[in-house]
Amino acid sequence: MHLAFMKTYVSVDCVVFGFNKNQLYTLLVQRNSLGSRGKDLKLPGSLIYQPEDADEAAYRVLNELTGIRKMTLRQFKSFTSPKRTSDTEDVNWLEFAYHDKIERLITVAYISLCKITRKLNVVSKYKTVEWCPIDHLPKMPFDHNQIVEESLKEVRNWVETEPVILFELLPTKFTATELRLLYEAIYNRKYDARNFHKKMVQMEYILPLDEYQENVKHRAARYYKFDRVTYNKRKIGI
Amino acid sequence: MHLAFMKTYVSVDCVVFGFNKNQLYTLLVQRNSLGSRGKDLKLPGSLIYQPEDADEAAYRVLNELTGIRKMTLRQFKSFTSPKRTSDTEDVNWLEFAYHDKIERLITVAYISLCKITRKLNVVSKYKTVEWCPIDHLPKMPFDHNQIVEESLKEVRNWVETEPVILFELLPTKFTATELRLLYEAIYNRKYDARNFHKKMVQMEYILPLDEYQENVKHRAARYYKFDRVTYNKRKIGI
DNA sequence: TATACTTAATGTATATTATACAATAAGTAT
DNA sequence: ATACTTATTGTATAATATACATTAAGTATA
Repeated sequence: MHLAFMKTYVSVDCVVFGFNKNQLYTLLVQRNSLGSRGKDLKLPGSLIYQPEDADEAAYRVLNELTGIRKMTLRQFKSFTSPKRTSDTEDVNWLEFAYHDKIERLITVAYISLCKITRKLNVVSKYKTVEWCPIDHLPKMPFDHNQIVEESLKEVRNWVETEPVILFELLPTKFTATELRLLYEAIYNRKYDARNFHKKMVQMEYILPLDEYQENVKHRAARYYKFDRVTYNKRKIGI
Repeated sequence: MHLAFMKTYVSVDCVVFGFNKNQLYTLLVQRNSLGSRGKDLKLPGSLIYQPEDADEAAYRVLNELTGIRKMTLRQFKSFTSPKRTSDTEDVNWLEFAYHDKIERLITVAYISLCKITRKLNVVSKYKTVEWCPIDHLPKMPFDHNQIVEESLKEVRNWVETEPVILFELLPTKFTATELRLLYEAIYNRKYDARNFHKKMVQMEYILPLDEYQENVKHRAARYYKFDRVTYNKRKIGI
């Protein structure tokens, strides 16, 4: 008799990045817990339904939260350790939430991006939905802390090949400084403003506008916008 | 009543790369099929056992085949479509192989690397194990052709961050030309031999030996070897 | 033994890209 | 008027990437 093969539930969990000032954030949901200790924040996710693949499940989760129809999503890693479900409180919550006995659960982790100013949907199955700075995440259930940690590296790879994703984090009109701070947040390093500006000019898909900041107590910065048509013709990163 | 959640079997499948002359190969196994059509080649893989995570299962599969204890492995993507198991012949084979009714199966795909000259183990559950050039793969069951296709891109990412993996594909002693042809196979482009040689010299972890080819009908090329100690001190790619 | 044949080995000039660095501009606040 | 804050911009240098052809070292054969 051979060892038992693994038959398991499969979920998706989404790390949704947002950006404000000079800081990356991620979207966390507060689960409707049993006897909750602390705030019980976790990554948004769901078990996968029978007719879905993982991409579709992740899309469903994010569409519920953000209302965005064309979300950019990237699968980045599956977390499969049997120890994921070793915390009894986590397992209790799972069975409470899904009305099913769940012994083992693996998850397919996704990354996505969202303008942090976007109005989020009220989803009945959660108490709250909130943006949390990635430098100050609470302790989360399962391996969600580890998932976020590994996801940032993946965002870097993603930016290299598809810099378009940066503009899903910025407002429609943004300043050179905002773009630079975004790079600095993602790569966790400083960029010289002059050199950065030169590279930005080379990115033809970033168009300068004849609009400037208003109501700032210093010289007003010029606004730029991302031009998807030019971008699709020729992709260039920094 | 909500939709049924997915409870499923989970497998791992491994794309093992090998290199010879100027061509990348991948290791395929011939399944002990029922009434086999054609050769029934597929990627080596296995269902995941209960106490394992996916890394451990992939390691087990490859260790069985190659006998290598410290395999370098990289998880690269999970394939989760419900359509994976839409071919009845594939499903029949699964149930024949695993003595279990399998309706849905997702797989976590891995990449690994192996010297193509290595003597492979005879694994009883397969008829044959063979290296197949990645440009001329047979039609394989499930989505294995798609998995191989996507894996080559991942190898490129891997080389960028960890060039050490290249030397798992080459013999212990290799010539400059062999290394160049390996780069050319992976990136599917030509490299100028002079410029390539310059970059190779900058890689301090590649040591020139005082040994040269023998029994070749032209000028004998110098051999080089990879030095892990130097590599671990300072990683540099091409 | 001369000649052809094959692949190995190598340097220089140029273009591109990355980096280091500081002064002036445009506005607000006092 | 002066101080304060952030925006904007150029030049010089270093590092890296690219383009390109000749000589070296051996084998094969006429």
